[in-house]
Order: sequence, then C-alpha cells, then structure tokens
Amino acid sequence: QPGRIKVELMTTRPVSTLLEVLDERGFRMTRQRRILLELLENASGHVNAKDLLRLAQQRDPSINRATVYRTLSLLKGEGLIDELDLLHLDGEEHFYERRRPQDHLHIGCVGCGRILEMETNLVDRLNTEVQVTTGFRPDSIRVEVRALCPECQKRQ
Amino acid sequence: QPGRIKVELMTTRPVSTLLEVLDERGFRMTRQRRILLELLENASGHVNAKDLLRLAQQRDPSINRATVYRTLSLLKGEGLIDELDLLHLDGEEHFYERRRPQDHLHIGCVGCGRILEMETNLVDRLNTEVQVTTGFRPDSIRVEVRALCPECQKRQ
DNA sequence: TTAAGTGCAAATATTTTGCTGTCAC
DNA sequence: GTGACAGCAAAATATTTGCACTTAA
Repeated sequence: QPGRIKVELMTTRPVSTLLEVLDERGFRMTRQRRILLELLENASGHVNAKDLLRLAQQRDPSINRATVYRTLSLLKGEGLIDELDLLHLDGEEHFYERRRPQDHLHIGCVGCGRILEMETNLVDRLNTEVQVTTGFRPDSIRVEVRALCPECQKRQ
Repeated sequence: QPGRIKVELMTTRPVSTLLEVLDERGFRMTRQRRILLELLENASGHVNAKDLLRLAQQRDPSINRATVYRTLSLLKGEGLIDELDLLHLDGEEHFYERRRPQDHLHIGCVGCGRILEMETNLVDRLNTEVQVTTGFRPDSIRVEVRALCPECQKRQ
C-alpha cells in the first residue's frame, strides 16, 4: 500500500516519555531537563536549538544555551532523538525530533521552505538492503528530499 | 537485482565536464575555477571545503577560501554538485560530490568513520513515490545511513 | 556529601560578506 | 572597456568548552 502523508503530526509515538527513559537510565532529573524534555516531547515536528532555547526560557529565563546543547547531545547519544539538517534550506542549523518506531522521510520545498513528512516502507526496505548488501548494520537512516511543492510548481 | 557496492569509485559519470557545462552556460573560465573544477571532477569520493582549498593551493597558493566557497555555491546553484553532511560523524563541515545520473546512498560507520556508497534502485523508487504520494516534485534526494561496519561489529 | 549538571563567557569551527582591485570576454 | 570574479579581512552563524558554582540523589 502507498505511504501516507504526515504533516506536523506524529502518530506512531514511543510508549515511554523521554523523561521516563532518562530516569530509568540513571540520569539526574534537573529542573532544566524536565522543561527541555517536555518541550521536545510535545514539539510539533522539528525544533532547532535556538527555538528550543527560546521556548525553554519562556518557562525559566535562566536556562542557558549550553544546557540546551548538552541536553540535545545527551539525547542523541542515548539514541532518543535524531538530528536532521532538513537540507539546510535556511541556514546551517540542525533540527531535532524524537526517534519513532516507524522510519520516515523529510521533503523540503526549495521554493517556500515547507517541510513535509512521509511514511513509507521503502525506508525500512532500504535499511534491510543496506544490511544484506554491505554487511553494515544500520542504526538510523536519514532521507531528505529537495523538491518543489505543488503550489510553488504552479507559481513558476 | 540487488544493489552493488561502490567504494570511492564512480562508474556512472556524466558526459560533459563541469568546465564544459559552466562554459556553455556563459560563466567565465578563470584560472581559479579551472583548478577547482578539475579537482572536483577527479576527487575520489567526497571532498570538503577545507581539503578542496588545500589541494587547490598546491597548484596555486594564491587561491582564497572565499573563492572555494563561491565556486561551490555556484555549482550547487547550477545543480552540478550535491552537498552532503555524511551524518556529521566528524565535525560540522559539508562534503561535495559531482551529481551523477544514478542516485545512490551514503553509509557512514559510527565506529571508524568510514563512508561507503551503495547504488540501489530503491532510491529512484523513493523519488517516484514522493512525487505520486505528495505531489512534491523531487529535485534531488539525500539518503544517509548511520551504521556499524563489519569490522567494528566484531570489535565490539 | 559529592559527583553530575548548570551558567557564563570565551573559544572554536565553518561559512558568508563588503569592499577594492583584477582579468576574461 | 566593463562587468564578472578574486583576494582579503572582518563578520556572521552555530556549536563547544573550561571553570567555578549549584543541586539531585
């Protein structure tokens, strides 16, 4: 069956919260981490470090940039979030999203910068093919498509 | 048929050189561009800006960093090279490669940093599925896999 | 109590830009 | 000759780090 379009809405959520997982793994639950984890959990789609900092500071103005980066680094290292570039359509910063059971791909419109997500089993099949063909054991996969959205196609 | 492994060797080369294409399109052929284009053409695999600058300066020490970035930007804009992140296994810099007719994916080993290429028609099928499912018209696609190579698997 | 975590400021890394001078066409 | 391009240095952007202080466990 064909992939379904997912826009800024996640359906296949992990069962435990980031907080629960980090807690289980023995990391300290600081005030700052609670805020950042909750924001990441509920962020619609993808956040960059700058926005995450801004959002966090709305709840606690003392939260520092370094803490944001250190938390993101921790979560990356624990395999709980993935770092995306989203094709650097606008600047060089990274975006972060909660890792989900179902792999998906990101499509960025070079015209308007809109980002779309799409779930398709082709991504899982890529994983399998990599494993079988090369012997490399995939950990995570990132698929990013530069494209032109229907609206921008008309506009051209 | 299964994808074939390609390591640091390109088989499906474009017919015209970068120089020929830029010349046709009316860009000026400066001494600096000739050097950079030739290096990009013959670079085995992927180059980053720093290495490209270093290599270029071996032929002409006066070549400047800004010229390298401006040339890369030009080639990107003309759709002649693609910019890769190779999963930022080591630092934040970008890598560049000549765009080829056959799409392929990049697999990076998180253990040793080795980068492998693999050609598979699944990438082309992804392009098709994106177009059909979302209406977005793909321009280029980037597939990057974090993985563990066979040697690093044993070592663990 | 104490080691993990935070804030701060400065450092690092990579890429971009304004300006002036040069060269391909 | 002239506008596209190059060199230079400084700026911009994004992220990381050393160190002293704070706090969760």
